[in-house]
Amino acid sequence: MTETATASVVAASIADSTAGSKSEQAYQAIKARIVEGTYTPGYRLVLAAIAKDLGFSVVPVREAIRRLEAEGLVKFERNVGATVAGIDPTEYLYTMQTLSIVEGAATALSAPLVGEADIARARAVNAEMRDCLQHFDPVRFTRLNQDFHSVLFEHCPNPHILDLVHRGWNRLASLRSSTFRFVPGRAHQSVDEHEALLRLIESGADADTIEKAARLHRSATLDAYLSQTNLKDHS
Amino acid sequence: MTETATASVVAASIADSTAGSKSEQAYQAIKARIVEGTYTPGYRLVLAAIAKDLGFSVVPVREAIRRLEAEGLVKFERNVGATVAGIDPTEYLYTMQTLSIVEGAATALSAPLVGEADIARARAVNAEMRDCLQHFDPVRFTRLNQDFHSVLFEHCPNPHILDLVHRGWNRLASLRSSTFRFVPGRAHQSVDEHEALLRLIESGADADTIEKAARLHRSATLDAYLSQTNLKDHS
DNA sequence: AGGTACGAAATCGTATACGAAACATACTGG
DNA sequence: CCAGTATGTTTCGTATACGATTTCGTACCT
Repeated sequence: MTETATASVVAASIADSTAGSKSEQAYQAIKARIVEGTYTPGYRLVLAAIAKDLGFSVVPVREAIRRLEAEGLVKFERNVGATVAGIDPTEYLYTMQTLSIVEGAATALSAPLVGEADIARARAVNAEMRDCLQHFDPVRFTRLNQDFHSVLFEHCPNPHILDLVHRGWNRLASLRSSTFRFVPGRAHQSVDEHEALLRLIESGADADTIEKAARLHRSATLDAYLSQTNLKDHS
Repeated sequence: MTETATASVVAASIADSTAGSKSEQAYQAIKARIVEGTYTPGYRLVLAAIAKDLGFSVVPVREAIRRLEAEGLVKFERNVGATVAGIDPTEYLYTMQTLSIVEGAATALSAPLVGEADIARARAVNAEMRDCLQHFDPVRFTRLNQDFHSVLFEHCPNPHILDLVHRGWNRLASLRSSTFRFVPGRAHQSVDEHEALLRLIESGADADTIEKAARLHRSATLDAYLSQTNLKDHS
């Protein structure tokens, strides 16, 4: 297979992996670049350009983009092209609200299956987050935040819901930095709520209580963001 | 544009509409056939065959199938092909559970925006459903059921959530007939719950109450199905 | 000078073509 | 008679090619 010499290094390194079809490879590559921030929101995704860069033809790239569109990571307009889905404040609001609901549900469903080891791991992550509050690094903090919540919802027995949660997180990841960059004050409170959430799960609280707590935890972040940006247009 | 003469009548009639790209047309056509039941679960979707039948090449068909895959209507296996996603009892369970959550949320968010006219319309539909209980027709009943709930959640201001609800309904539509075919006893109770739900919304009940009611309404159907089919494997 | 119409370039959409993988079948060797 | 391998057919995966559509720049008219 004579890979085009112009294929970028990063693309090649991804393509080399055992990933099957080129569609899949393209999907992974583009997604990575969006999440990582190489392709910033609003960036115009030109099929031919990406294809040349990745070293294969446009057909797999098209499919990859369609998949990303379905996930909401890119916006697609017929006969015009695809752009990286920006995080329109409104979109952000919608995504956070949706995530609050599905993540809340996933966490509640997951709770009975969360063992002591998981709790311990989550607590360790939360401790790191607390440390992180000193010399505050929003990006790192957000990363830890995802780790923390992952522990809590990954045991969710319903794969559909779990998938929805992952999609939500992915969309938020497009926000290169993090919510906490905009509302640093929220970070401190967030850590405390994490501990409270852990206690709830440990004590075997009923599903409804856990769900509400998890949902509120996220809504609070959203509200903090909203009051910060003076968005009157509240759904 | 020389359309192949062998294109099936139904495909042509759909294609004639103002629908834009062939991708889109293919998507609509295939989806229609799945929902309508022409392609039953497990049916093997051969790209070339569908392409020939619809009158255009395989490329748009591929894209359409990928989209349907993202929506969960078809299952896809690399180098093997696509099949209509059956409704594995387990899958059914997952879908219903997910729908109970997102539809509950959508209904609650929608409630404040539901006007008297909407309520009246919903009530009319529910009356039809009650009639329908006499000479019971599961398919018709399910149709009305969707109409009823549509009125209640279509005003949901969050398009993401609304989209999730639609996807859920679509998946359930793959069930050619209806849940109520399996648990006809549930139909009667369902109508009563609908009226209760309407009263709640009319009285301006708080979001949480409405959400719980809507969610429970669906969970109850799921539970009825489960106890019917003796599925011990309860998530 | 401003706006509109025309045309060229860029980019997308789809068809056709060929190579690769998976599955079914028949054949050969034990 | 059975097992394992070889071969053929089906179907998918991707590349290339060309037509269609949009967009942008430029020239012309008012």
